[in-house]
Amino acid sequence: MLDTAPQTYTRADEAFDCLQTAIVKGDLAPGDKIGELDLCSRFDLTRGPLREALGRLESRGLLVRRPHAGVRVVSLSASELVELYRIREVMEGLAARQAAERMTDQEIADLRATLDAHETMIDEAHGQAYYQAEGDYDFHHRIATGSRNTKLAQMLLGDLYYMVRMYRYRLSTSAGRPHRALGEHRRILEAIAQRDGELAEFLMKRHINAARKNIEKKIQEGVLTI
Amino acid sequence: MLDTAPQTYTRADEAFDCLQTAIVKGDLAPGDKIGELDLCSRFDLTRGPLREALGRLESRGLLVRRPHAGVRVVSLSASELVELYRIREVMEGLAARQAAERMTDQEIADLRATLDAHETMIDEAHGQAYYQAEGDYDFHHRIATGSRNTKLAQMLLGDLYYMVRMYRYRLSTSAGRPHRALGEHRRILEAIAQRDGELAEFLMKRHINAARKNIEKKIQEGVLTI
DNA sequence: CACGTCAACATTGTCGACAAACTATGCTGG
DNA sequence: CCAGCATAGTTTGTCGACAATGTTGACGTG
Repeated sequence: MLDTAPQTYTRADEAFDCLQTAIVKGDLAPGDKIGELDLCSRFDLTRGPLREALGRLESRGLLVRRPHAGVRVVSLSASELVELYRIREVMEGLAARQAAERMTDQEIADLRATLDAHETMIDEAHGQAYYQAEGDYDFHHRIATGSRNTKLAQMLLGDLYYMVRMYRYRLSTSAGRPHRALGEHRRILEAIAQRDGELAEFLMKRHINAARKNIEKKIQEGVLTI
Repeated sequence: MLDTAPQTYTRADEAFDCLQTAIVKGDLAPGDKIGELDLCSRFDLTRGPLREALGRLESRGLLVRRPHAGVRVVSLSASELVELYRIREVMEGLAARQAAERMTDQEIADLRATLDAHETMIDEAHGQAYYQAEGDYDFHHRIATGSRNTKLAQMLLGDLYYMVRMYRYRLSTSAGRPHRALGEHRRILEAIAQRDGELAEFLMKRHINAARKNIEKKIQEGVLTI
């Protein structure tokens, strides 16, 4: 009965997942014109389920489609990428506030354990990219679900995060950022643990604001070519 | 080349629009189990395009689908409806702020004209429901597009507004609310005209907050049965 | 030599039929 | 009389073929 446990996995779902991960991982680069037949042979699918999956992806904004002219992977401009972070700022701020009000003590404990794991991970990898790619995502993922706001979690997990991850793979992590980000995560967690929703919202907004500025800087430096 | 001018209208698009309006208008009530064959005969479509449209609607959260078991119109609980307004609050606050920074003078003039039209409309209809259903939507619509934030506008116009409108049709408008809402709209407009993004955001958030409280009151009164 | 036009091609959109899965009804047994 | 199971029926998921449209290349003309 839970939406996280789909008993039967349909072909269209399979196609959807395959394409989504392929786009996020960069196997299908932004701007690529992808033919339906190519995709069918690549993922061993038929065109029916594939087209259904394409429709879903298009609706989520990961693909753009022009009738009779094929489908392309969405290509965000630099400004559009920045705008994405502005949306994240307000939405995740809300998520943090509601999470502070609604997360169970158990969930908070788990989140703390997760951050501990991230810390050792960063130390071992000497601040390598892994944290930015997965650990950060994990933290924000838990906050979103912890908000107990179904639609909010759906929009964050289903739409925004995929788009962000899609470009994050190409962002070379700056040297000290993982450590600093972890510190910010810890402070957000403590605000949540103290059930201080207002503070949690403030800290989360500032956290994402910092990430946005980091990206803007890289764009100006020309490190990030879009 | 503009996305607002689709040269060719495909059958799937047609199906998508039909279903969306049918859901929003209430022809397909929340919780209804709808069979694919019924829909095909009702809208004179074939199952291929229909399924594609269903996939899109599902991805947007207007439908829920269980494999091999059919598709139902989403049925929001009272709390979920309220949560929707919390999301609107932060997202439209952002939209108002960015609109204040980016709308052209012409767009602002048009918006002002729109509000004038709404005023005469309300006076003529003695504060009838029409304003709540269409006029309010129009105002928020213009703010969203005026933000020049593609993804933000897409999420508001493509996702949230449809869900809100779907339940708004069942909300009997309270007597004095249209007039008060119009006043709030005017103040938001003036903040935008003065390019005061911060104020515009604050006023918009308060405006939607008021709408949320209005709904919460009605739910408590038992007027709104969900 | 450049531009516009036309035609063949490839790709997408659409359709109808087959196979798999869930639901419901009726039956049997306790 | 109620519970559980089996079977029939309906609905959904999937597939392959046909039709419509955009694209690309070549050709002729100004």
